[in-house]
Amino acid sequence: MKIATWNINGFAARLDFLKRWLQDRQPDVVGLQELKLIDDAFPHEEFRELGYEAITHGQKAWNGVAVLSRLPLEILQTGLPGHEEAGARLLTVMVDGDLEFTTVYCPNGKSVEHADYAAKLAWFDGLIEYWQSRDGANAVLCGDFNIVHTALDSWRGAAADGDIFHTQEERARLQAVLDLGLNDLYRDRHPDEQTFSWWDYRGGSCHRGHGLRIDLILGSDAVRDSLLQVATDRDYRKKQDGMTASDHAPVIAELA
DNA sequence: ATGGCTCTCGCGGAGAGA
Repeated sequence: MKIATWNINGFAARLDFLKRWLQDRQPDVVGLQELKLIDDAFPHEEFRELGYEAITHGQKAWNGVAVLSRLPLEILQTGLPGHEEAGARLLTVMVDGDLEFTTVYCPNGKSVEHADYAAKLAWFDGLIEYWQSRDGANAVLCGDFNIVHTALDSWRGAAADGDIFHTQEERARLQAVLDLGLNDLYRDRHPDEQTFSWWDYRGGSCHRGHGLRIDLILGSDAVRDSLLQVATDRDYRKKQDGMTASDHAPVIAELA
C-alpha cells in the first residue's frame, strides 16, 4: 500500500497537476493540505473516475485538508478539537476499517514575535492531547508540520536554530508528538540523509538546494514495521508541461 | 536587511505562505 502526504498550495490551481501525479504514482491513500477550497466546490466525480474517493475538510481561501483513497473511507474527526478557530487543519479517517489516517496542516506561526506563534505552540499542544485520546495502534499522522525537526532538515543547518520553524519550543512540540509512539518514517529509514520537502518559490531555491524538510509521514510502530520504502517525490516539485508546481513536494511511503 | 514567487479574492493590490 502506497500512502502519501502533499501540501498542494491551492486545489484549484493544482487540479490538473494533482490528477497527473495520481495517475503517474498510483498512491492508495493521500493526505492533502492547503486546499484553499470550500467543501462544496470539490469535484468528487472527477476523482471517482480516477478511482479515488475523497473526504474534505475545507474552507474558503485558506487552509483546508483532504484525504483521497482507493480504499473505503469513514470520517472519524474533522478539525482539531478546541482549535477550530485556527482554521481547517486536521482530518482523521478510517481506511478500509483498519488504518487510522490523520492529515494535518499545522499553523505557520509567521514569526517568533507574532501572536500566531503562540497560537502555533498551543495548536501543537492540542494535537498532542487529541492524539492521546485516540487508539493509535495502527495509525498514520502525516502532513505539513511547519517545524524543522533537526539541523539536518534545514539547508541552513544549525545556523537557522532559533528562527521561526527552528525554535526549541517548536522542536519540543514535534518531539512530544513523536514521543506519543510515532515514528518519522523518512528519518527512521534514512538517519543521516539530507532531503527536503519544501523549497521557496523565490530565487531559484529548489535549483540551489535551499529547502526544508517539514512534510512528514509519522507512523505507529505497526506502520513503521511494515515500511518498505519512503521518499520525497522531487519530480513533482518541478513544472510539468507548463503546469506550475506547489512549493512542496509529495512524500510517499510504501507499506507491506 | 529585504525581496526574490505564487496563491486567493476579485478586479487592484494586499495578505499569507515558510
